[in-house]
Amino acid sequence: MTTPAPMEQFRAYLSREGLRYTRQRRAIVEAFFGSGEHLPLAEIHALARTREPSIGFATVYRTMKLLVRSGLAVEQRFDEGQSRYEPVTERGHHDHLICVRCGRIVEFEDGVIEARQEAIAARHGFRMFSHRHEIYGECLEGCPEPSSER
Amino acid sequence: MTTPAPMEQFRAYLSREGLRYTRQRRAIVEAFFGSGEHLPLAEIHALARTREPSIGFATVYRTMKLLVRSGLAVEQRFDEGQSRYEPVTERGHHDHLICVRCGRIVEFEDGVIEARQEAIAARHGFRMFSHRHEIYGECLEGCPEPSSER
DNA sequence: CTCGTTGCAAACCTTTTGCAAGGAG
DNA sequence: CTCCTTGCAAAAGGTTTGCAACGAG
Repeated sequence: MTTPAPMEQFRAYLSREGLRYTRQRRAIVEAFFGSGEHLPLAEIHALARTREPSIGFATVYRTMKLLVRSGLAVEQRFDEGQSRYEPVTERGHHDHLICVRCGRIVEFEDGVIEARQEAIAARHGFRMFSHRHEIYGECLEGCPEPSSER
Repeated sequence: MTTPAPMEQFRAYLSREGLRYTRQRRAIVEAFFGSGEHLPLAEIHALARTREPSIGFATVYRTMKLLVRSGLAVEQRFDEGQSRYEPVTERGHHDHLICVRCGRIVEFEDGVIEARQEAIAARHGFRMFSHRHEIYGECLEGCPEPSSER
């Protein structure tokens, strides 16, 4: 259940930049787009290794940076040590609700909040570039105990 | 221009917990409450050293953790490597607007956003514990070039 | 063939921890 | 006196970088 489109975009980005489409990059990008979202780098590494066992984590870091630069992924830094990466889809921008117990991550989007942010920035003489908005709590219904996702 | 009240609260917290009020803790806490807000730990360390030159950074980390546990400070982790600490005042909760050019940090508070967050959490079956909301942009009027605060 | 890429290990940075010496109560 | 605290240095994470060997085009 791989998603073909982003792969093509990545190949296009690479050749446009004079960069190479290597076995490793293919393995990493396929693993990334073929799996769940909000993946920590370590998990992307593990997934990519099932395709190309010799991949080192430095290569994963480097490739994820390329994906971010190409606009196909965004880096997330929640309240934990590691970075997570999320594919950029046609859905566009959204923020996150995070269960501090089981680690579940739910996306949300709210036009009213977005609009007020702009107003707040303007009122303080700022031009807004981006924002991050995370709501931490616990999911009440069927919150499984702490998962490996955390 | 030191603020006396939080110092007393900290002493009370320490004795309540059977902990000790040492020269180092006094220097750190005075430096912290007597200065600007949103201080990175390295800066608190430098300030405390002007009073007690032998203070090591491990002591600053340990003391700031006590301040957070006692409810007198909150730890902030913006999009940078280090943590910053902010005194908890009677003003209560607020979020931040951050200039990515000069590092200026402005606080804001918006009841509408707060209310919508609660609604969003509830709609997704979450009980909200906390949130973080940062708006990144650039301040238009008199934005000094990159400061050491960054 | 060229020159970008990889894997490894070392370097980095911030934060944490172990421990013997120091000091508050 | 007791036991909490300190300073130092080492350990811990997570991320980045230098470099010789590798390999895509």
